[in-house]
Amino acid sequence: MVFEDKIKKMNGQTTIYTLAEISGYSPATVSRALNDDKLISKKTREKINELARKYKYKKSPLARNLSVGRTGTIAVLLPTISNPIYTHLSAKIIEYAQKKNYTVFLNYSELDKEREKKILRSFADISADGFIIALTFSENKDELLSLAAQKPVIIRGFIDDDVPLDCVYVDFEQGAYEATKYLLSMGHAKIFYAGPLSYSDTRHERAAGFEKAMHEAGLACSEENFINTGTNIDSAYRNSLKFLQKNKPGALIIHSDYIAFGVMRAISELKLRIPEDISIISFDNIEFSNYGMVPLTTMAQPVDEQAKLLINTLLAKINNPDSISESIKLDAKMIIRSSVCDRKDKGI
Amino acid sequence: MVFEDKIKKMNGQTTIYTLAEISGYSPATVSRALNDDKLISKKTREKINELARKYKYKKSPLARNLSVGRTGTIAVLLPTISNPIYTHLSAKIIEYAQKKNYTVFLNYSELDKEREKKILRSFADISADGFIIALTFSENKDELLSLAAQKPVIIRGFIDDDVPLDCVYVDFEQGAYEATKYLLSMGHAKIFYAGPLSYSDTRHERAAGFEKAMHEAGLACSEENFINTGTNIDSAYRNSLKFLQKNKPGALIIHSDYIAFGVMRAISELKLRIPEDISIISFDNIEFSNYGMVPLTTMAQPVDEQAKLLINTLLAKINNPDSISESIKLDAKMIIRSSVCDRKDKGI
DNA sequence: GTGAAAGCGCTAACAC
DNA sequence: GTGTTAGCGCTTTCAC
Repeated sequence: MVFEDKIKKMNGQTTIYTLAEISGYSPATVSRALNDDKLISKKTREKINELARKYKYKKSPLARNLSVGRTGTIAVLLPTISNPIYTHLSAKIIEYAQKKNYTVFLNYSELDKEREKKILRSFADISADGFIIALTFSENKDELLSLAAQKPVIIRGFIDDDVPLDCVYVDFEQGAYEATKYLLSMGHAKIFYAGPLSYSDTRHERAAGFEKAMHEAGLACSEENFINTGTNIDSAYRNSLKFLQKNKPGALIIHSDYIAFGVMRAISELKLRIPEDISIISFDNIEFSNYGMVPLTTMAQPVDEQAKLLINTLLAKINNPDSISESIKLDAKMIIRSSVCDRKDKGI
Repeated sequence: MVFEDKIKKMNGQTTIYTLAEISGYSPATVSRALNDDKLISKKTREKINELARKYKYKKSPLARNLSVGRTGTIAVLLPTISNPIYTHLSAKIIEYAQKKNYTVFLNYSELDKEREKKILRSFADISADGFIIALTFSENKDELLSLAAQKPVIIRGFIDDDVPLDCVYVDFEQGAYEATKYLLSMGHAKIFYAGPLSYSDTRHERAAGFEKAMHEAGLACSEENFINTGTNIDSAYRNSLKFLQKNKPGALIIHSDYIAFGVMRAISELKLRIPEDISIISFDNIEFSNYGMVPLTTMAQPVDEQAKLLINTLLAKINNPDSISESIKLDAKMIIRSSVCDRKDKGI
C-alpha cells in the first residue's frame, strides 16, 4: 500500500503519515526530522517538529522496534527480592543499563523451582535484546540453555564448567575459606556453618570453602557442623534457635548478612552475647549489616563491579553474538566490624 | 508484497512464511496453529508445531506487539530500592502482574529530582501498556500529567486533589496521628518526629499527623520537635546522633522502619536503652523490623493489598481508558512489639 | 536534502 | 478449517 493510501486510513492517531500529509514532506523525511537526522535541513526539521507538537504526535516504539529489530531492553532473573543484596544488585544493574540507554525487566524466582522454570520459559517469548540470569536451581539448566540458544545471555554466578556461557561470579568458596581461616586465626575452633542447605545444588560453594579450611586445620567437620537456616530471616531465626538450645558453637560462619539477622535474634533470645559468647561472620555487606544488634564482620561482595561487568559483557554479546564466552571471577573482601572476638588468649 | 514474494526473501530466520512454504499451509494457518487457535484441526496443528521445532522457529514478539498494538508490559516508578518497603512492594507488583500475564519494568528515582524527571520522560518512549507511578517530587507533576495524557497511569500515593488520576494510597497522616496518640496514651509527652524533611513536599503527611495529635493534646510542637534524618540509614544515624547528644526525647515517631535502623544505632551508641530511655514507633513493618536491636512497634502498610489494587486498577484502565478516575485509600495498622514502653506510672 | 518503496513478522477481518 | 489480503507505523536503502 502506497503512501497516499496510508493517509486515507489514518484514523485518529497522528503518525508520520499524518505529519507527512500536512507538512507536504514524505514520511521518510518526517521520520528523519523526528530522529534528528543530520541530513535534514534545519528549517525542515523545525517545521516538522512544530507540527508534531501541534498535532500531538506520539512515536510508536512498537513500530520502531520491529523495524530496527531491537527494543533496547534487557531482562534479569535473580533469586529473591527479600535479600537486600539482590535489590542492591538490581539497582546497580538498572543504573548501568540506563547509562547505556537500556531499560530492564526485573524478575525473581523467590527460590521456587517451578517459578524459576516458568520465568525462564517466558523469557523466550519476551522482546528483550538480552538476558542476565542468576540460576538458583541447576535442574533448570535445560531451560537456561534453550534460552541462551536464542538470545544473548550472561550468567551471574557459577554453574558448571560444561555450561558454555559467559558468566560473572564471586568466588564464595574462596571467601568462605578465608572467613573460616580468619575465625581460626582468632582462636576459634568450635565453628559451625549456618545457611540454607537443602534446596539447591548451585549454592553450596560457601559450605565447601568452610569445610576445606576446617579440614586443613585438622578439625572435625561433619554434618553436625551445619545448621540449615532455610531461606529467609524468619526460618533462620526459628531453626537456629532450635539448634542453639542444644549446641554451643564458639563461632558461626553464616551464608549471608540477611540470614545473619535471623540468627542474631535467636542468639540474643538465648541471652548470649555477640561476639563474647558467639562470634559470627557472614557474607555480602548489605546496607543493614552495620545497623543490626551488632555491626557485622562480613565478606563483602563487589556489587557495583558485578553490575557493571554484567551489563558490559551482555552489551558486548548483543553487539557481537558470536564472541567467545568467558568467565569473570571476582573476590569477596573481608570487612571487619564487631561480630568476631579474639579468643586467642582466653582458651576456646 | 504477497506471500510468495515474502518467502523468497526469507534469509536464515525461520518465520511463519518459511513454515507456510514447507508445510503447504498459508501463513495465517501457521499463525493460528502456533497460537493454539481452536478452529485449527488437531492434525494441522501438530504437523505445524512439529515443523516449527524442526526448523527452530522462534516467534517474534516484536512483530506480534506491533500487530496487536500491545506488549503485555507495565512500567513502574518507585522512590528508592534501598528501603525494603519498596522492594517488597516491587515484588508484590511483579507477582500480581505475572498472574495477569504482564511483565514489569522497574525503575527507581533514588530520590533524585532530575532522575525522576528523566525516567518520567523516558516512559513516554517506552512500549509499556500502562504505568504505576509513585511520585516523589511534586515538581515533576507536569511530566507525570503529560505521560498520563498518553497512556494509562495509576498513582501510588497521594498527590493533589486537582490531579485527576487514579490513585491508591495509604493514609499516613491518619497513621501518624494514631501512632502519636498511642505514644501519648502510654504516658509520653516529650515526643519528637524523625524523618527526611527537606527534600520534597509530597512526603510530609506523617509529620502533619504527628503535629495534629500534639496540638490536640495541648502540647507544644515547634520546629525543634523535628529531626531531619535525611533519606538513608547512614544519614539517619549521623543526624540523629548529633541531635540526641543535645536533646533527650522520651519518644520518637520515625518516618520508616528503614530510617529507624539508623536512629536505633545512634541511640545505642549513646548508651540509651530502647524503650526504657527512649520509645520509638515507626512505619511500614518491613521484614527486618522484627530483627533489629529491638523489635519495632510500627504502623504497617498493607503491601499486598496495594500491589493488588494497583495492578487491578491499572489493567481496568488499560482495558477501558475512559473510565472515570478514583482514589482508593488504605489504612496503616499498628503492630505492637517492644520499642514503646509504658510511662504512665513513672512520670515523664 | 528529499522522496519512493520495500520490509520488519505477525494478526485478523472476511471470504470460501 | 483454511486462504487472501490488508494492515500495524516505523526505518532504510536507493534513487534523484
